Amino acid sequence: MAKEREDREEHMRKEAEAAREDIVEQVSRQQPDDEILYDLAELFKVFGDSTRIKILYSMFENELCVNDIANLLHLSQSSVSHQLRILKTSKLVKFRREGKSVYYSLDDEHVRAIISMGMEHVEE
Amino acid sequence: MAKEREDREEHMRKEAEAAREDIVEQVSRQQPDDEILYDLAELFKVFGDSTRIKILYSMFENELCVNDIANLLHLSQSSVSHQLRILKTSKLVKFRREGKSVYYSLDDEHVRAIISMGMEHVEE
DNA sequence: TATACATATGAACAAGTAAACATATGTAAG
DNA sequence: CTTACATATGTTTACTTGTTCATATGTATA
Repeated sequence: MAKEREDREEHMRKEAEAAREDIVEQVSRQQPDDEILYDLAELFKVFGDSTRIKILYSMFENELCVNDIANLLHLSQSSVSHQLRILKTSKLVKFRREGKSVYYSLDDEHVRAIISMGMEHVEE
Repeated sequence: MAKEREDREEHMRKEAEAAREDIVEQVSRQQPDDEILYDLAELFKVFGDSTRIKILYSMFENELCVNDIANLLHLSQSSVSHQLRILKTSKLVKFRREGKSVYYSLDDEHVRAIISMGMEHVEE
C-alpha cells in the first residue's frame, strides 16, 4: 500500500520541520536585543568609511593633532574635524588640548583590536 | 636683551616643529597603502548595517536557511536574500545547498572574532 | 583688545544604499 | 513537463551621509 509510505514520509517531514523550528526558536532566544545589535551596527558603521579608517590608522601608534592628520592624509581641515567629531562621539578616540592644538589618539585597546582583526581578514 | 630670549624661543619652536614633522613622516611610512585601508573600510561597512548584523548574529552558532532568517528576524525574503548576497561577496558567510533550501553560516572565526570585539566595546 | 593661528560647526549638495515590489531561476515531486 | 516551493535578482524610491564652503569659537601673544 502506498498509503503507509506516504504516512511515513509525512511523519519524517513533520519531524524535520519541528527540529528546524526548535533551532530557529533557540537562535531567537540567543539573539541579543535589537537595541544592542543596532548599537553594534552603528559602531561598525563608524569604521566603515575609508577616510575615518585612515584617520584611525594614522593614530595607531602616535597621537596627532588635526593639522597633522590633514597634511598627512591630504584632507581638508574641515573634513578631518567633522570626522573626528564622529569618532569622538563613538568613543573611538580621545583628545587633549595643548596650546592652540588638539591632540587626538585612539581611545582604548578595543579600537586597535577591532582594526587588527579586520586587517587580518582583509590581508588574506 | 630681548633679542636673546626671542632667539631662544624661535630655536625651541623650530625644534618642536621638526620633531612634529618627524613623527608625521614616521606615521606616513607606517600607514598601509590606501588600497588596503579602502578594503578594510569596505569590510567594516558590511558589518555596519543593523539588518546585516542581525543576520550575521543569527548565524553565530547555527547554520540557517533563508526562510529561517526571514521568519526569525521578521524580514522579507527579498531583503534577506539581497543582504546575504552582500555577505557572500564579502566572504563573511558560506553556504551549501540542500534540496530546495540554501543553508548559510559564518565563513570563519575572524567573523566571529570581529563581532565579539565590537560587542565588548558596545557593552561597556 | 586686536591679530593670527588652530579647530569646530552649520548648511547645502552629490553620491551611495537598503527596502519594496515584481519577476526570474533553481529544484523536487507528481 | 507542470506545479509548488525556495531562493535570487533587477529596478525604483526614499533616505542617509561625506564633502565643501563659509563662518564661528577658542587660544596665545603683542
